[in-house]
Amino acid sequence: MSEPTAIPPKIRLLNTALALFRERGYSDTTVDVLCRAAGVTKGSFFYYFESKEALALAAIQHWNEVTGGLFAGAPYHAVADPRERLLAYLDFRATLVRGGLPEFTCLLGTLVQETFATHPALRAACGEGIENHAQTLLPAIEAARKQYAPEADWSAESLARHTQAVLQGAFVLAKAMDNPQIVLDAIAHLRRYVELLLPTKPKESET
Amino acid sequence: MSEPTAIPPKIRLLNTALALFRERGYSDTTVDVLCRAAGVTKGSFFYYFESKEALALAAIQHWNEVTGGLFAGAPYHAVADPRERLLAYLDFRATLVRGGLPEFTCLLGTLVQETFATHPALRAACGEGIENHAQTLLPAIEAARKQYAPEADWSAESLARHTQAVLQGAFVLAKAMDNPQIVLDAIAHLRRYVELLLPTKPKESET
DNA sequence: GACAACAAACCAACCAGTTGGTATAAACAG
DNA sequence: CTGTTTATACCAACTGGTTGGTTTGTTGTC
Repeated sequence: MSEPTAIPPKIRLLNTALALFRERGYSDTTVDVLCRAAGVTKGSFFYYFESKEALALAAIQHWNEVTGGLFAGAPYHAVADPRERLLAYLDFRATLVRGGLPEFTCLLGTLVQETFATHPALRAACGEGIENHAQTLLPAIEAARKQYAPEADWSAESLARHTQAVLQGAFVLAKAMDNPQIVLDAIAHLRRYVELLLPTKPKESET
Repeated sequence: MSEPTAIPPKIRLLNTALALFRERGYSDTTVDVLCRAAGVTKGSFFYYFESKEALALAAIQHWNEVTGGLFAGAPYHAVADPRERLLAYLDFRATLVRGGLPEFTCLLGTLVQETFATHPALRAACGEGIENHAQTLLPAIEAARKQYAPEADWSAESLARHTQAVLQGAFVLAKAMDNPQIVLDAIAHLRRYVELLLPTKPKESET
């Protein structure tokens, strides 16, 4: 008889926080609005989280788990050649560019700028999340570098970070111009850069 | 006798706003704090600006003027070859990376993420500022493309935007990791990309 | 003495966080 | 099986402090 509310309030708060933080940022997402959107009262909110900052921290971790799972299960891991795998990662990132801007941009990049000076704990959590994601690319980059550009004067770590910088910057510009296409353009430029960094063969050059 | 305060309060408010917005963002910079920091009372603030948002808009324009002047007077414009001029621009950007993070990161990129959904006028002003700056690179990029890569499958506009995306993204990551070096690394990668996009000559390859 | 330039005190709305509870059900005793 | 206790999950109403913005009045200068 009693229809069980499928999703428990704590998870609902976390998911709603993800959506609101991505769209409106940290400060402008008030606890009241968040509670209303999640269908939870303020009392419950502070039952589950000791402060707004604690919720944000939990939301960031939640985000890292969700996106971690998304990327871990993505098809690009199946590509054998490390260079192709890296390129496939970028193609996968391009496929994620769908819907409105707040739906595909990165929570961490959005929050970092706002919390940099005011909420060190949040800033650190965002930094860790981005760094961890960059690290997942390291094996492919290192292998590709060894295979295709062993004498290159760039480090695998710096390229891994650079990919994330390009994506984050593309999100910033896309929001500034209110134009998602900019993200696709940036990924295309990044893809070309990776191709040029890791030449397959000094065959004949095409026209 | 009366020592004239060299800088009029309106300009002082604008400059203080620039500093505070860059460090703490829009929401967290309260009008009271801003007034105290600028040595102005709240009454004066609302005598000069009709709202906080109007002040922010004026601050963005002020920023565009100041940085516009900085770049307009920069030495890279003297470089004759367009490819070298573009590279010199990137080198100039690297020289700006000094002091603490809020001192060299971009106001526009910081504000855009925060105001995207909540203050369309500010978002638009930020977008315009970034776009205008990107446009200043167009002549060099177009000329370099014509000279060094006439058949390239990328547009000058997209590359101009891409340079800004890389810089903005580098600022995001630098703040996330609390490490300015990331900006220099990103500029180095971008520089290499430009070099590869605009090959000087298919001479012999170095080891 | 007219008017621009400031200043202090004030305000309604809103903020994160607190309070003092209730509903439900499992745990346990007799 | 019943009555009591206890723990969990939840909530409406409230609070003290802060916010952007106003009002009213005081300067300084021509």
